[in-house]
Amino acid sequence: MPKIVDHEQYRKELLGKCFDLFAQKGYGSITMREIAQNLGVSTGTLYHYFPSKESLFEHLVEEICEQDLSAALGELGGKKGISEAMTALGRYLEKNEDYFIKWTYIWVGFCQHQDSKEQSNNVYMRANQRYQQAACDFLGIRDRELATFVLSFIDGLLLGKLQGNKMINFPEQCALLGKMLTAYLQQQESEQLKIRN
Amino acid sequence: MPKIVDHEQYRKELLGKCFDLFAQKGYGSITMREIAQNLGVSTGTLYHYFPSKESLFEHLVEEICEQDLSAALGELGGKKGISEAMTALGRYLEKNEDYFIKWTYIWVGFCQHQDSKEQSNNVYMRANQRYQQAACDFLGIRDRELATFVLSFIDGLLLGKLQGNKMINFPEQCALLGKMLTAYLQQQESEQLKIRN
Amino acid sequence: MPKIVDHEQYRKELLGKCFDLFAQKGYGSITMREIAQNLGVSTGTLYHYFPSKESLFEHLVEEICEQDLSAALGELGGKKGISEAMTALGRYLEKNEDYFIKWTYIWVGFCQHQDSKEQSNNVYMRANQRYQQAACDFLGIRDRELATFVLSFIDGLLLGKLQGNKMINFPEQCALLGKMLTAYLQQQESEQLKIRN
Amino acid sequence: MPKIVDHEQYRKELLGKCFDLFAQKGYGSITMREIAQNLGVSTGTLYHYFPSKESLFEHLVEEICEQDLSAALGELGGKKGISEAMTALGRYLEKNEDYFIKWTYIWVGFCQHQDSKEQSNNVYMRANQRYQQAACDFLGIRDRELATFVLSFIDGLLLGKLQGNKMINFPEQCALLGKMLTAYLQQQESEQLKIRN
DNA sequence: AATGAATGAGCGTTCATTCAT
DNA sequence: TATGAATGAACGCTCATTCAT
Repeated sequence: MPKIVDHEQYRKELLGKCFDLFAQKGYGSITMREIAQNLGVSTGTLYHYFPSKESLFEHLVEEICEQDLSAALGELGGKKGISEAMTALGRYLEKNEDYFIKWTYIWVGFCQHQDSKEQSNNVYMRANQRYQQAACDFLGIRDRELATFVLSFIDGLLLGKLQGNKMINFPEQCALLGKMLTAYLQQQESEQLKIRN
Repeated sequence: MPKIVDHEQYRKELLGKCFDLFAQKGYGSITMREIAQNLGVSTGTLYHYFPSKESLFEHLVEEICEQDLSAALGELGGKKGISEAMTALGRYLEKNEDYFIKWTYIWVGFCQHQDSKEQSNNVYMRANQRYQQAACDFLGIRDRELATFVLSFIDGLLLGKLQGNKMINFPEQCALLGKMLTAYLQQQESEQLKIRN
Repeated sequence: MPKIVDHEQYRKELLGKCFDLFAQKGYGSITMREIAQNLGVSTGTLYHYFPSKESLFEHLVEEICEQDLSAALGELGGKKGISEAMTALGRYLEKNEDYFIKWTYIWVGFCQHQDSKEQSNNVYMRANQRYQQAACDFLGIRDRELATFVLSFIDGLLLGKLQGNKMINFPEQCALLGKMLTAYLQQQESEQLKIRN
Repeated sequence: MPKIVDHEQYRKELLGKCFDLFAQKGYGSITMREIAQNLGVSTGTLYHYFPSKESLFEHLVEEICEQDLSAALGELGGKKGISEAMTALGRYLEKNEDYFIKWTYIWVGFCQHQDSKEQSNNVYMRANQRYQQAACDFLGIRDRELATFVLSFIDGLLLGKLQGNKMINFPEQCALLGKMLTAYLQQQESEQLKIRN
């Protein structure tokens, strides 16, 4: 069934091009006409591939949820120590700042949209768990709480940047996180040694 | 003699009641009719107090920008150590979770809206600086970078909660932050001692 | 009953100030707020003196219908020959061009307004008759048809000016009318003489 | 393939049907809903063909500006003497009285509308010149002033009719104009002869 | 008498969506 | 499959009008 493959692939292509638009304007402020125009298709075509604006938006979020992580892991995977990992993370965030900020816009818009439908969507549940696992792997830790801490901090940096806070410097802040993690883990270790002795 | 109304005060009253609406739906998805209905006034009245939807939104953001910090400082001020401060912060966040999540929605929506107008708004510049100062005071530190770190982390926690991440536990995470800060600061101190000797 | 006198007089004062507004914007495009603002009163006051926008407009037309002619007659009355009369008329039109154009705007707007209510208003019937009588007196003629001719021509000049036709020159055109009238009347006379003889 | 529609032609069709509406109510008093309803389309469709009410109005004026003169010339052209021409003109005006009155309403409304935008529109400049040329051709004269005279008079007749002046009789008045023109031209001629001798 | 806050129907316009082609 | 003309409900906003003061 080659036709379905084409159909599916074209959908993904369209979704990819939507990303910026939804990020810049938000679900409620963008129009199907604008989207169609930017994608270079007619509104009819848009509706041929997606039954509604809402559906389009939801597909967009799902699509980028799936892509996002694998790209990051590919680039960041295989670091040895926390310090090295944090340096890499800082650079990575800095390089992809624009993308992540857009990502955050879409993400928040999506949550708002889901909330207003009073649907407990598990799209982000699943995404969050994958992120947490990835964080554990990346840092070589097993403490879920700590992974949550790190992820929250990164989210916070992105939120800050999104808000135009120019004082945030990704490498700097990641380095700081690295130092704090190291200091904290060392302390934990030495405390555990004391207890055992 | 017209009906006696304190124009300014009534404006603020209306703004206060708008908060939830903008948080739940977002700027682009809420309508002036909905707002008017929820405030118990006519659309005409709404436009009597605000020249446009945009203006209403902007006034809302400014209004709550001014309020929320003073409230937080009032409740959190006067803590002695980092550990104690973090316990208080954790409780405070937990208690006001709803409010802060809404705040975050509005904040992000506002940034998106301002970005799309390509206006570098200094409302959040100012707000950010005030937050940073407050963070320094609260933690008894002087390092701006560290203050940014803490604020970002808190933002990140809120963003996580907003996204429905139920693994985030404010007191727990704040306690963790407290420990990390303490460990980090102790290490810094001992390193400085070494250097001096 | 001095109060009623005041009331009536204030009404007329307000009406006088409305003239320009209705002329410039037209009945359908001007708002009661604008009018009130321009008159320096509140909308409430406006409604205290006139029960509705429509009524205000109708009173305005009636009011200026009554004024108009007496002013003109005062200034133009007592000319001897057609030629002299036409020179005076040309100057008079030129001097009051603005006023007459506004007058025409209001007049046309009023007719349109009345037509759409399908009311055969006799306000302008009466006015027209007065104009015709005045024209006869002014020119020293008795022929109603000829008076209609002259009045129509003047109306046409005003309409032309209103349309921005800068080729229209009131004194010139009036002089031309004078010559034509003279030529015509002379011919008529000589023809009548022939017939009698 | 979309529905096959000749965009330009359909626009003109819609414009043609608008004529009466704008004439009867005036620009400021007619609504887009009314127009759409009368044209038998939806408001959306109206806006598909015209970007705004203002644009619709302006296109209407331009459209009928182009049409009406050619129609008149077609029917009136090729008359020999002034007297004959005037008889034809009188009949023509009488026959198309309704149309011309509506035309006048629209014309005046358009001028008012343009004035209020403080734009010196050259639509009527051009139209006026064409009318003048047509008048010269029609009457076999070269004197521009005289052409202006005739056109103004016709405008005035229309204005009079528009105002409900039932005393105006087009053929009668045109005949009168014919006589006056003839008398005037004869006199001019004889005067010139005298001067030469 | 005079004010201007309040109303809600209605304005010009836009929107997501449909459907004939 | 793809188009864009068509729809009409709903948008942001304005209006004539009312009425408590």
